Amino acid sequence: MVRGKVQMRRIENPVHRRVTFSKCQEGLLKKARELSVLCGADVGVIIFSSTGKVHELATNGCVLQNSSCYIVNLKCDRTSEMFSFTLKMQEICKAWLRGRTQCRELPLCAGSGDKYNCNRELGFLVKGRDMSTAAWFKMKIMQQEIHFLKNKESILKSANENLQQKEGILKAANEVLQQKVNEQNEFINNCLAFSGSSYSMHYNTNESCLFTV
Amino acid sequence: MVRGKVQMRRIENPVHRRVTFSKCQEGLLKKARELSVLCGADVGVIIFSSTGKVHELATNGCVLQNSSCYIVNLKCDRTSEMFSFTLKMQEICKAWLRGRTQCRELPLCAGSGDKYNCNRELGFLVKGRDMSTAAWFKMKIMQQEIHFLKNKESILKSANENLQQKEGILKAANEVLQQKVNEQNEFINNCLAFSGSSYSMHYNTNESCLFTV
DNA sequence: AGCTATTGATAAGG
DNA sequence: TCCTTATCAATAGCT
Repeated sequence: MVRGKVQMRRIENPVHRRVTFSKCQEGLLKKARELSVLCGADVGVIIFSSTGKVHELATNGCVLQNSSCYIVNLKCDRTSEMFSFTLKMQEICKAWLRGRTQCRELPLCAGSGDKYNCNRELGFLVKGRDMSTAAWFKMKIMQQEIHFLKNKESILKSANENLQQKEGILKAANEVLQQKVNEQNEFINNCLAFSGSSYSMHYNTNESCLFTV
Repeated sequence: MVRGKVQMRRIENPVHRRVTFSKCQEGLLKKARELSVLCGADVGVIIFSSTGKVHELATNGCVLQNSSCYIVNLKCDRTSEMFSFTLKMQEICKAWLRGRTQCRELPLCAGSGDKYNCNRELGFLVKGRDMSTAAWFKMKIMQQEIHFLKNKESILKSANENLQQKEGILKAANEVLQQKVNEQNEFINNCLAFSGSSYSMHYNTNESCLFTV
């Protein structure tokens, strides 16, 4: 940003880019440390260089391994099923939080909505002093959801099996009935032939009731 | 950092501190964006202010969704279902890694086992140079699994509906057939009564074939 | 929130 | 990779 104002776009020259990367990275981390010290904030920075290297700064241990966290709005706006699930999760998580960290409610930060859609989708919202906690939390919820879905799956499977069994029974019943109808038709035909078709009642023997599904 | 070189230590005046926080935060995020754009790096910044608010910047989605990582042993020791799922995930993840970062195997870190039990439980293992990546990765896998299970659920549900429909049709068919059997029985009885029971063929009209399930 | 004097950061070159 | 320096960027203190 000196000696000829730099354009805010990707530097194409690889050497130049690498140099700039080093400098800017240092600068960024310095700023982060500055902010942290001056204002008593915890700052975490993760940099993934275009060569695949990872650089990390956390002013309070490792960004992802700090422990205290703030949590908000373990609320639910889904179906009753999801609701009971979420309630259970609430208990679990709150208990966990009680044992390990401060827990207080915070208002939602405006603007950060989109970022947390994934959380909201599960009906809760987690804010962490550190991402590890938030990540842990999210994982716990996801594990619960997986467990929940697996349960659902087995219930549906057994329901399915039940229904298939029913289907078999009904089909068999149908065949038996159809056979009986055929027998009766035959009998009636014989009977009518025997009595010399003097009977006024007409009976259509070709009618079938065996539905195929 | 101007008009009287600032001391690199916590600003005690809360008002002053808050103002400085805002300014420095902005600066930090700007630098992060700059680094990202100029050098093609993914940068994530998380700032937890002393008042508990969380501010986050990620140049590529959310910090937990940034990309480069080191990955090992995407192996599976579960059921065939889980196996195919995992294989698919492997493909996805490897493709993803190929496109964006170096990928190499690392030996297991001793001691960090407990934290990653959940990974092992899913039949794979991820080790990152940074925890965020491992967490991100795990989440991705879990998200995939949830997606997969939800798909399964909807398939099973529609299968169920199908079966229930079938059941309804078969039941209706059964009733129609049963009715027909009854009608025919009545007809046969009348016929037999009319012809003076001279007929040697016996027909049991009480037999029923309507199964209830 | 806006302004500006002043220090900080860094691109280019060595 | 490290140093220098000219230049631009960031921001402390003030309003």
